[in-house]
Amino acid sequence: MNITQIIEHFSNYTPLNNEEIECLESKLTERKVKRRQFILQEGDVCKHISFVVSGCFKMYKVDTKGTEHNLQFSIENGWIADLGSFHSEKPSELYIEALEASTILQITRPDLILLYTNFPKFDRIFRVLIENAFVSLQKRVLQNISSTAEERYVDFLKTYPSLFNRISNVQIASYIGVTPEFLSKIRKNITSK
Amino acid sequence: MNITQIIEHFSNYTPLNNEEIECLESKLTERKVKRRQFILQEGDVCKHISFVVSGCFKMYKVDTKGTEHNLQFSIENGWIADLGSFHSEKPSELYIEALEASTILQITRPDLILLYTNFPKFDRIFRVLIENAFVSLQKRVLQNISSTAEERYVDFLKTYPSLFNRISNVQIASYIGVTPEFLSKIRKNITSK
DNA sequence: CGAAAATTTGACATGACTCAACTGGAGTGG
DNA sequence: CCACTCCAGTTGAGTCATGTCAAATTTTCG
Repeated sequence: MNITQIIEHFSNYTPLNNEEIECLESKLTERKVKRRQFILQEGDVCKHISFVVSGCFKMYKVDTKGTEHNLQFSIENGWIADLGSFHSEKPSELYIEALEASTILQITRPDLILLYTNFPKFDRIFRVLIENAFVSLQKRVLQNISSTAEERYVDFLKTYPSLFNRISNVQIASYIGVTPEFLSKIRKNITSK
Repeated sequence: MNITQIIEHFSNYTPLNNEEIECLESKLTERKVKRRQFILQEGDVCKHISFVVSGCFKMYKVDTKGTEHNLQFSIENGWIADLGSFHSEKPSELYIEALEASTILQITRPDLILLYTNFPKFDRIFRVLIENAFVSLQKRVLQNISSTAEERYVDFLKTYPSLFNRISNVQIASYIGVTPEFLSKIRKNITSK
C-alpha cells in the first residue's frame, strides 16, 4: 500500500510526525475498484470515508422517477463518503460509483474516532478540510438559486477544468441540475457565439 | 454578558471544563443589533463568527440585477458568518442582516485560533458543528437540482417549522430560489388541494 | 465487431419569471 | 386618532427557460 500520496495531502494542512503517520497507516485499507462498481448503495450504511488515490467517483441520489442527481465528483486527492450516513450510522439514500477504474484508501468510523482521540491534530485537519468543502458547497447553492443553467455550466467548466474532458456531459448535466438534452442545447448555443 | 446559552450549546457536543469556559468567555464579545442592521456587507472582510443568542439573521448575495438571494438564516443557538471570507481574509460578496432585533456573541479569527491552539477540544467541537452544517447543505443542493419549486417550499416548511411564522414569504422565496410572485402562486395552489 | 451509452435535434408541453396593477396590513408622523 | 407611506402579498397576461418524448446519429468500450 502506497500512502505517500495521502501523507502529502495531509501535509498541505499540517505536517505529520512519524507516530501519526504510523497510526494513520495502520487504519487505512487499500481497495481497487472497477469502473461502474459501487462503493455505497442506497439502503446501506456508509461504513468508510474514502481517499481517492487514483480514478474518479460520482455520488448521487436516484429520485422516484429513477433519475440520477449527482451531488459530488471526486478525483485523485479528493475524499468521498456520505458523511451524514457515516456519522449517524443510518442507511444512506445515496450511491457512490466509480466512473473509472480507481484506487482508494478507506477508513472506518471506529478507526477514525481512534485517530481523532490519539491525535487531536486530525480533528484540526479534518475541520479545515470540511470547512473548505462547506464553503465550496455554499457557492454551489448560491449558483443554483441565482443563475441560469448556462451560467452554471460555464461556471462548472471554469471551476473544474480537469473534469471537463474526463466525464460525460450526461454526468455534468446531472450535477448542474438540467436534463442532458437541454445541456446539449446550451452547448450548441455557446459554441455558436 | 450571559454566556450560559453558548456553554449549553457547546455541551451538546462535549462538556467544557472551567478553564475552557473561562478562556472562551474572555474571547467573546456581546453585541446588540437592531432590525435591518448589517453585521457584514459586501466588500468587507468577515472579521467575526457570530453565535446568535436571540433574534434572527439572513445571509445573502445581491446579484448584478440587484436581486437578493438568501444563502442562510440563523436564529437562537445558531451560528452565522461568511466562513470563506473569515478564513481567507478576503472581501466578502455577502451581506448579513438582522431580520429582528438580536443579541449575538462574536469571536475574531485570531481569538478563535488561540482557542483552537489552547484547547484542541474546540477543533473537535467545530469540526462536528461544520460537519452537520455540511450535511444539511448537501441535502439542500440535492433538493435544488432534483425538485420543483413547490417541493422545495413544502420541504422548507417541514425542515424549518420555527421559521414559517417568523419570516416573510419574500425571504422564503429568496431562499428556495423562486420569485415572490411565483411562491404566492405555489401557496395558492397548495391551499386549494 | 457489436451492444450500450452518449449526444444531438425537433416539436411540443410546462415551469417559472417579468411586469404591472391592486389589496391590505403595519408602522409613523402630524 | 387619522392620513400616509411602505412593504408584503396576490393576481393575471404574456414571455422565456427548461423539461419531455421520440428518433436519428455518433461514440465508447467490452
